Amino acid sequence: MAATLRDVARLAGVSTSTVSRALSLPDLVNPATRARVRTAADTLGYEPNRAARGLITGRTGNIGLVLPDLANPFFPSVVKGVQARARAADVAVFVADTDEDVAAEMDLVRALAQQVDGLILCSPRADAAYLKAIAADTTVVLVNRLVDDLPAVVFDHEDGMRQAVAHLAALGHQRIAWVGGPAASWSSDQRGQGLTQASAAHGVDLIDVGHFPPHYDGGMAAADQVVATGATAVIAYNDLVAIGLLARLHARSIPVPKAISVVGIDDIAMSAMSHPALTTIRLPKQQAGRLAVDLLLTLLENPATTPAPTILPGDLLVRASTTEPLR
Amino acid sequence: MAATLRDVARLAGVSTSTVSRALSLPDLVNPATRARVRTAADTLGYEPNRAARGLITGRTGNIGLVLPDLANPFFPSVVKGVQARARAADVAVFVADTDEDVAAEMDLVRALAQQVDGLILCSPRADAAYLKAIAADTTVVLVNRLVDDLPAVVFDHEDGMRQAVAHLAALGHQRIAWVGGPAASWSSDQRGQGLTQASAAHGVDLIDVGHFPPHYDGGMAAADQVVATGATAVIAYNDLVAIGLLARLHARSIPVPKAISVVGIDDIAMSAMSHPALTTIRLPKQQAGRLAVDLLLTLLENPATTPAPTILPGDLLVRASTTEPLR
DNA sequence: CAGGGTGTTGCAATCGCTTGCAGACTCGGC
DNA sequence: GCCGAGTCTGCAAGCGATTGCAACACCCTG
Repeated sequence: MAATLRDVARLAGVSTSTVSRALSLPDLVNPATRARVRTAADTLGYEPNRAARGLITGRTGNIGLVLPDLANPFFPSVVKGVQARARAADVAVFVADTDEDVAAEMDLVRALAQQVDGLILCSPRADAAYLKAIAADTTVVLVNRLVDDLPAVVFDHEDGMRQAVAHLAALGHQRIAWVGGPAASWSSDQRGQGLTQASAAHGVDLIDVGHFPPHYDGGMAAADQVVATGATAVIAYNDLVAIGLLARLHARSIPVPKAISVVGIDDIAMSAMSHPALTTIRLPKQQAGRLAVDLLLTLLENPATTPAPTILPGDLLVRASTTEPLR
Repeated sequence: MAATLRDVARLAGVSTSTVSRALSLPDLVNPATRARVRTAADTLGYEPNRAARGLITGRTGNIGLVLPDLANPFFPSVVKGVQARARAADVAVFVADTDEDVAAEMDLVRALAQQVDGLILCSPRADAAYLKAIAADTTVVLVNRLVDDLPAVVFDHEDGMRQAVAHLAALGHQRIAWVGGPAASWSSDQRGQGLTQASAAHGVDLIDVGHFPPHYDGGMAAADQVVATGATAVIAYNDLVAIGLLARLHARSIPVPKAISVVGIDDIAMSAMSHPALTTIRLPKQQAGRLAVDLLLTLLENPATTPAPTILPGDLLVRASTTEPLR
């Protein structure tokens, strides 16, 4: 159906090699022939078959992006960043959603690995050993996860948590609850650790409420336990969880921020629209996506290098869900 | 790096042909050899290179999914449906986001077309002629768009609008505003037409406020014009727009639903969390994604057929954003 | 006019895989 | 013991591209 190199060659009256060169190494061919080939190519609507090229050059011009859950608005943002950059570089993107399932993730990664030039793994749940194994025979860039010195783009969670605690402490909060994400989540870990340090530094109590699914429902589920801790403020694993908290607190007629202040993380679009609007740590998600592609592409150019992880700062966005504690 | 058929063959002590057959046409090879090949294959972690297979069989096992904007939660839902089904059928999915840009869409479609077996175009903005041209030499399934008799999965907008109008009319509304989506949007068109019919049938006035971007901002922008029409109820192109309306109305201290009832379309997760919770038409988004894959796969099996479009009904979800008009 | 560039083109091998065809081997029946 | 019919396996061609190498024409120089 689609035109092949041969068709173009035939039409232009040259060999396939010449067509190939005319299209990708133009200076190697005579201007006149080149023109003839070009017209032939686009009367036929010829587009090179990347798969075939990939077989020889080892570069298909395709990359893979694996992430836990597209329903979480955090990830589409990253995807958009990835897409934008990928498109500019003329590479196509496979996207795979693992549904927060480690086994699915490992499958998908393996399956994808052999048909792309490189892989971007966003918030992967698999363990470090597995990721290193994958990275051993595929070019991999991690996003929102650090494993030894695999190339990565991460957010500065520690600093973000410092900002959040500083904000709450300044308001006068002494007892802060922390609603963690999935147990397997690296970022949940990081955030927890950051919080521990920051609250020690500010002399406030931190109560770890445990691990919850990283969604609205997780927040709903955590809310009552948060209330039971007697904390006057709560920091949630992400905005979705925070919004779930908000909903459940509202349902129980516990006023936010009056009775309890709520802080989210991510700054998804939704959190500006919640009631009350959510105070959160804004993470540059699209930028992370873009940088991940850049990093991957550079790595593909010169594979030997081991670039240091890119660390992206977040910043505190104070909205309406935090205020002074009741006293 | 990755193991090839040859590596497996060497390890198992057979020819590549045998390996190929052992893996894809198991009954053609002796059980003993087959077993030997199998172990060899997975000690090597062998995964066939789909690109190479695709060159020969003409089937790469990859499909493409093109959509306008991942930041709109409607689309990730569809993507999840597509992914789920695709994964079950062992096909990988290229996802491309066009950013609501027709030119980008056409580029992406062309570029993708030659490296996949088929294409799913979700809410494409390109004109009918272009889509038909594409469909002429690639297997294409449309989602949320109807063009002649190209294979498609669509929602029953007319019926949805009927439900919305019936609901509002029953509440006593006589003057309903309609905030349309992008001018190029087929579904906006459909919804508008459905509304015209339904409001005629119910004897209510319909005021078309015009076309707006299909986001939160579009709703913000439309709100004042809606108010100016004097309508007591408004139906928005989608939930995002409806939530934008809600926000702007709130900012202007116009109480919803007291002063004006608001109805959205889609039922994205966010709309259950808005204040007030949004009355909307729920559309089976994931199901649409799944069915689109099924359709595409069937079409790939037997290309000659021209299946009738699948029409998916939506249903009215009454929440807190609609009530009787003030009188 | 011979010799050495330079510029342009084609031949043929190659990538990883599938598949038609034919060869080798086994087995049962006469 | 021989033949035909299966089974099972390997050879080799081919998919659509890229690319090293060689062939050729041409021009310039000495």
